[in-house]
Amino acid sequence: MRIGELAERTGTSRRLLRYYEEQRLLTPGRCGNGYRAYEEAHVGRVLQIKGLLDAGLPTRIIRQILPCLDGPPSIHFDDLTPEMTDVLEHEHDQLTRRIDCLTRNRDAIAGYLETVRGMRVRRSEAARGRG
Amino acid sequence: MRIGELAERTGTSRRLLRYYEEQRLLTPGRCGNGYRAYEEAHVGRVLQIKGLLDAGLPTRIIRQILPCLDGPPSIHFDDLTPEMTDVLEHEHDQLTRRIDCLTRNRDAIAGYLETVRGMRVRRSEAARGRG
DNA sequence: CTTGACCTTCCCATCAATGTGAAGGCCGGA
DNA sequence: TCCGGCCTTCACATTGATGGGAAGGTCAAG
Repeated sequence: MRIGELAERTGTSRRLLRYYEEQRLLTPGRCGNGYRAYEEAHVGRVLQIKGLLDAGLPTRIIRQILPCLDGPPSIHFDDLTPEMTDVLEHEHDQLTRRIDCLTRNRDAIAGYLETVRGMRVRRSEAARGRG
Repeated sequence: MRIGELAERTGTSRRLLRYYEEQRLLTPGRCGNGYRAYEEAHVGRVLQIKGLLDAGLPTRIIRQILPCLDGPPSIHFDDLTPEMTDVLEHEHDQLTRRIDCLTRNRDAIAGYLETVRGMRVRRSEAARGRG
């Protein structure tokens, strides 16, 4: 698949797909004429990258954690240094912290909305009572 | 408390505290001499802002959701338009999506690390068996 | 053979978050 | 009184994720 189709199927601009490649998040092959050649699997990969970027992770972190998500670790086991597992553990904890922060704030918003709805109901009940 | 102390206690640069104020995320008072005067409560507020920024929310969104996290909504009920609740619901869903994405990836990392540790153990067992 | 829709690289622009430094005011201690 | 450390505003620089255009190559259809 060429860049245009991947862009369409992932809702990403071609520009960004090239940027992700420059950041080594994506490594498409090349056709004889120089066009980038993407695999089916790249669709999911791009969506994953987008999700992580949207969640606030910088590309350099995404680059570090992406290889682990590819398949069974045995594939990547050989070049897995102790420093790498340290990085992964650190990122795991960071993610947990981020998740907690987002969850706290989401729940606060939920609680707020709920209270507001409660007030609405009571208000309209009061209005009915008066009317 | 002046800006230096708040910066120190929150691990934020003075520059950023002024930036947050410019973005209307923080509204310190002023001393007679023009110095910013922060309250104790601003410490938590800054940490919350930092957490949300770090989680990828832009200041304009944080500005919208911060008032809801301040206390009982009744205080802010009067200026709560329907558009505002729409924004909040939208942000709530966005946060949920973000949380799900981060959770999936964190769990994938956890699984990866676990598998790697399992392989380590089996390797060393094999080495003992041979030795 | 031309046209149009792709693709390539290169480069410049933008926006948000942040760093940094200049020029100057306040203030407490030697 | 002067100095050092804090504060002010203003302004320019940088970084990361994007958008956009220019100049040119590829290729299928008319």
